[in-house]
Amino acid sequence: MSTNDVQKPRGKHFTTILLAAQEEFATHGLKGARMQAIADRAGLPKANVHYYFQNKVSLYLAVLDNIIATWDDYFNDVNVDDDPAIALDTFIREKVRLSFENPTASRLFANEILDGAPYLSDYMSEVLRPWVNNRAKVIRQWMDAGKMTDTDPVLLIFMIWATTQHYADFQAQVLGILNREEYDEDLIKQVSDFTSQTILRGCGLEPPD
Amino acid sequence: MSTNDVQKPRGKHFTTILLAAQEEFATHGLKGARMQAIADRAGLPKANVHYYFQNKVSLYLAVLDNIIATWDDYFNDVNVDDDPAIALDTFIREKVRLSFENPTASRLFANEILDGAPYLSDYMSEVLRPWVNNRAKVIRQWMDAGKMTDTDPVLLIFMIWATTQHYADFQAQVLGILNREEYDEDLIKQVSDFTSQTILRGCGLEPPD
DNA sequence: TCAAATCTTGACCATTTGGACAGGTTTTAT
DNA sequence: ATAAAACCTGTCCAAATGGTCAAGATTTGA
Repeated sequence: MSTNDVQKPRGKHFTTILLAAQEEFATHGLKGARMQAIADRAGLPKANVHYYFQNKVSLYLAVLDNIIATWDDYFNDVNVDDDPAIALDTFIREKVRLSFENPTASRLFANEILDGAPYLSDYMSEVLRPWVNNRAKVIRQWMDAGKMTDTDPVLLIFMIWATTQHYADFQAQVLGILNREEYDEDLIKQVSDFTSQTILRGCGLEPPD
Repeated sequence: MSTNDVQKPRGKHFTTILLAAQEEFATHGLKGARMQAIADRAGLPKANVHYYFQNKVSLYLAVLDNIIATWDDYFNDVNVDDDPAIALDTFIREKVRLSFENPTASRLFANEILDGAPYLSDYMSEVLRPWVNNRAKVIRQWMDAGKMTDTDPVLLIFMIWATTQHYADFQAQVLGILNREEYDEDLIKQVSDFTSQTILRGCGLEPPD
């Protein structure tokens, strides 16, 4: 995270460019992205992009910041007193929906991490790691209370991330194998049900509903 | 006589270059990869790389081919008469091990798919889709025989892929969150056990051992 | 109203990058 | 041994790419 420096007043095209850049970076990564391609997506001359963002890296950082700022997990507010089955079910369904409806954000992160996460190391150690450890503690308490099977809570979080984000990051593969053109509500429901039920059962929980 | 023959005899550095290219492409994707960087990784002058591979795309295709040729799943040979618990357990553990020990291949695919899989559409419809449908049929038979919970076999395969490949593709994130420098045997065992047990239980199977 | 501030853009530049190629060296087959 | 085939590489080049800039257009505020 850690944005750069001087904030320019957000002009009319600021958001347009951010979104265009997000798509381009999500598809091709930092090095593979082309400023011209971003400008094209935004429908603006390249020089205009450079008016708002000095260079490629600062635009990339702005996109990362923007995504992180938008990130808001339901699972943040969960604590020991909640019912683990309902909490995890809700968490998983929220993640699945996010993957299907806003895959670019997930893909951008995937690209950055494949690259070794050079621009996210601060974010990971200062935000993500504490978040995971904190949430793992709650899950641990559920386990200690005998409410669910005793396993590794961190690996459980990884599993939920991996399984749900798969539908964003690997959309091309999923659609290819299912022989479909695009995602639909029906598939979201199927995936949500399957993922929630399988993981909950795997944790010794009775899926709600 | 410039060489545009399709097949070249494999010289001394052929494999070296392939592996170097695999790493570079796995990290940065097709567009982000640099021929010079590949040459550097291989410890050869760039012109030598171009002796073996006419251009970037053909090198990329060679790398993809090479990986696909190496791909050999245990799960290929499984059929209805096998014990689903043992079969899935073995499959998952094999996938986890592959992710930890040969993450580059997985990352290369991840990059390609994030890109929309432009060079893998044939592979997906001609190889991967049939494979999945075929394997799904076996799982379906297990379910029909009452040996495991009745769910969607294709989504189950997706879940196994996602969960296991996560440790290859998102290595930087996993290590960052676990606050470690590198993977070790211990973690492989932990992840294998957790993943196998949780998924098997999620399918209504009793984990072996 | 009108000047300052903000925004837009075509033209341009320096560097990077993919790739060509000629000429050299080593290996192979006879 | 010798010629052909295979291999290696320094050097060069055209295109692509990130980025600059100055001049013009538009908006804003007093």
